[in-house]
Amino acid sequence: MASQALSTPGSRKRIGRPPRNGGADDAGGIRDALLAAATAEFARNGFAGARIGRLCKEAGTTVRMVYHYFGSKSGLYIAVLEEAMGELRAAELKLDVDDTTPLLGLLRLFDFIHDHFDANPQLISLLSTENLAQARYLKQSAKIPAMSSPVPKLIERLVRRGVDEGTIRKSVDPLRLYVMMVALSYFHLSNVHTLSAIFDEDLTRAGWRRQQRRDARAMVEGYLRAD
Amino acid sequence: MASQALSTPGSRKRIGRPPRNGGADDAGGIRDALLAAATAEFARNGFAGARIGRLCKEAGTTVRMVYHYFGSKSGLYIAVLEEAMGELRAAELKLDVDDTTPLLGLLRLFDFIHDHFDANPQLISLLSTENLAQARYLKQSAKIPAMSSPVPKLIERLVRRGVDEGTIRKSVDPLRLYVMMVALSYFHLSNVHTLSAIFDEDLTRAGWRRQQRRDARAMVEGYLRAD
Amino acid sequence: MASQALSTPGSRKRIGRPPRNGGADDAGGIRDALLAAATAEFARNGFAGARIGRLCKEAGTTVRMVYHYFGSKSGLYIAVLEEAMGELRAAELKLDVDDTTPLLGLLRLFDFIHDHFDANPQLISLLSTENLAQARYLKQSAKIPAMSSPVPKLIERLVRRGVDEGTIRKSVDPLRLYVMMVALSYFHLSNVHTLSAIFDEDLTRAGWRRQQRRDARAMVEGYLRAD
Amino acid sequence: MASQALSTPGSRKRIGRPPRNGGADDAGGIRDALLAAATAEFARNGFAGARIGRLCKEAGTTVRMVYHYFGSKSGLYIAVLEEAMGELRAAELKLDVDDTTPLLGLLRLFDFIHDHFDANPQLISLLSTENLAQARYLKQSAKIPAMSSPVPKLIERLVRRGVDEGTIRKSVDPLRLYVMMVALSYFHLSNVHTLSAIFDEDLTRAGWRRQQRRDARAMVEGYLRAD
DNA sequence: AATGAATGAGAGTTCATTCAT
DNA sequence: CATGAATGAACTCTCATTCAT
Repeated sequence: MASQALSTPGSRKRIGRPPRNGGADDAGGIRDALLAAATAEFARNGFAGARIGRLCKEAGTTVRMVYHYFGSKSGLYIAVLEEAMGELRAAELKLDVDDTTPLLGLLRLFDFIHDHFDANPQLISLLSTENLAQARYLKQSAKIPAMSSPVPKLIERLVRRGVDEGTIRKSVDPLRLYVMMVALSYFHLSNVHTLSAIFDEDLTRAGWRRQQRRDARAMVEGYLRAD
Repeated sequence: MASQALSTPGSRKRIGRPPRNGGADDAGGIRDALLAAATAEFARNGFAGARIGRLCKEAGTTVRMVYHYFGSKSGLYIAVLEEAMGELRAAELKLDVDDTTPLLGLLRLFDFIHDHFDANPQLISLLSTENLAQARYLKQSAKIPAMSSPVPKLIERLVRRGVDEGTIRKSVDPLRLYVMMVALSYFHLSNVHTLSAIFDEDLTRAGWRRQQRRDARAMVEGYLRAD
Repeated sequence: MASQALSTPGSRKRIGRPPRNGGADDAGGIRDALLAAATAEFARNGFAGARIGRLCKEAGTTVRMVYHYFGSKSGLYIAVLEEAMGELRAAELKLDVDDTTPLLGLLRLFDFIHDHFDANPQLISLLSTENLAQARYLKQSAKIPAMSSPVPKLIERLVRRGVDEGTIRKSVDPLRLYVMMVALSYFHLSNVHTLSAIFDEDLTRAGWRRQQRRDARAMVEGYLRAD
Repeated sequence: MASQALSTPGSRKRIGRPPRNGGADDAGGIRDALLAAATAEFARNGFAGARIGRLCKEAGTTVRMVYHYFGSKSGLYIAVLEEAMGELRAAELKLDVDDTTPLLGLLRLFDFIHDHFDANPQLISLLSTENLAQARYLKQSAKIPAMSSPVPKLIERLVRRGVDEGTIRKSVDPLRLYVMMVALSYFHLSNVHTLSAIFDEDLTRAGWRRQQRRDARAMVEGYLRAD
């Protein structure tokens, strides 16, 4: 029922000829073009600041199509959120950290997280927007709760192995470690504009980001290592 | 406030017509009431989502007063931002970390940062909002750039002392350390709603926050300590 | 209905795919289901207020079918009107008032009219709707003008007999009498909602309606009787 | 509270200079111009069929003003209803029927009712519209329930006097008589379009209406007179 | 310093309908 | 006979803002 409310007409099996429209992809992808433009628009302006008209112009379609495919502005926004989260989860599912030492495995996890957020600034904006909205929309999604991150479980396994070996410190809580890893991968990007403005230094520079990564990684490593 | 200081304490003499409700106290308090209500409104809804009408009702004034005192929605928003940042800076200025060891001093800095964000959720929302807007409004403020945090300088001094003593690791960049300290004090709060929803665990609980603080502090300490 | 007459009674053999719900029975019943749902929808909401989508959901079909069978919203509405008027005319055609005295015959006519409107509230709503539209749609119908009521002619015959006998008052105009009879059978139903609300008395009650009928009948009788 | 919800901003005391606008009256009557145009628009098209844009063009203002003065389409509609009903009640309040015989008094009441509806076709359309909506809007008005017709009470007094004198028939129910009087004054007008179309005779003609009035009056008189 | 009235511009949404098979 | 996809046109309503005192 919930899933029906959230599925959008025409989301599956795209049949028939492609629309003549030039903005949208040739592969019949009005829906896809809308989703891509909406991702950018919501990431750039938040939910309330996003303009359906603007994003439709960008997608090369009409406003009407948003209602055809997604039912409402919130419906479109939720679809955007689901897609962004889906990509993260899909990438996480490919992680394999059992072929190495616990410490290296945990650091590989950190590297993955750090790289993913670094490569996906829109995901960061979307998540920040959603938190400003107190997760109102995420809670309406049937899909997202069903795809919580596998990473805490991965962490748990590695930590157990490491503790048994004596290489990892005791009493590491998997979820809290995950949250700290994300914090060190996310905050300097999510808040880059105020930080850069206030400290009069451009934190978007590749050099700054590379050094931040090295420092953050060192911090995680120092925390994990058994003394 | 200024006008209150001039009136006899406790006199409660009303100048002009009495306010319609409890929002705006005393004459001249309209501006303050507006600022307080706006802080809550912008924090809760972001810039585009905030409604001038709503915040005025909350403040017990009319919309017209916003234009009278602040000129525009952005003007009001910038005033809110300046006030919130001003409070943080004022508190930072009171910090004294020269009476202890470098390590303890740095940890005291971390504690301060962590406590301040923990106690000021609206500041977090405001900063996130401002980053979503790419610091557009902050850049329009004349005051904020003039009050960049003294903390990196404090860090720098402590680190230098610690490195000289041999108690603090070498090559700690003050700004990057500051950013990491804030990350570990901010992210679990700024993103608490999505995190709680996705992992089905209430991260707003006092217990969770206490443990997060302990872990984050340990992480910072591990990083700083010279091996 | 026609198709059902051809199938073996009770065979329930389905032609084509089974309907999705209980709205449209049997193959070919789509048109009928649509007509029934549309009658209710137009009666309840007027022409402009009626929603094609809503009535299709009720009928268990898709919006597209309305265009398939009726061409347009107006086409469907006209069909509804024709059906409702057709039923009234068909019933009127069965009337036989020649086997009694003129006065009793005229009162039997009144009883028929009163009962028919009492039993067909949707007809009342439809006629009121149509008058609000200044009979715009009725005038587009080819059928309705061809089926004007036989009742005025019946009245005329009875009145003539009655006047000749000396039992019915002179100078009774058949059409005007018909209109008054309908007025006394229609208005208390067509305006029941405002009347009930304004006079704070429930005029939909069976008791009220029974007494109204008795009074109205007495009024008609008093009018007709030669002094 | 209810009355506050229904009162509209600026409805009272019109101060300040008249707007430059040419369509609306000079007396600062944007609100009045809107009300007049809305009366015509709602009468002609019903609630759902009425177009705010159309009525504003007619009133020489912008759509925005409807929301300024009336808050919503329903708010405007309710104001229209209140005004139309108010006029009827105001006229009824001026009735004096105590200076004549009961029968003549009752017939004077009928004449008044008949004349009022004859002179106010928009009131008829508005009431029919409201009944189609099942009195949904009338029930939201605080004013209308407070101004139920004084006529039934007038009828009651006259009937009592007439019965005492022996000139009026016994057991006449005041409300039912009132409803029948209105029926005979209303139906031939409310349903004039379908009637004219179906019977191919123009019932809007002055002659037809005059004769209808005479017949209806005779019917009421025949009903009232004690045999 | 303080205010009530008026407003331009554009937002999201819904409607009946047609295209193409 | 039956249908899913696509759509143009308009709708009601809300927003921040300015006028005039």
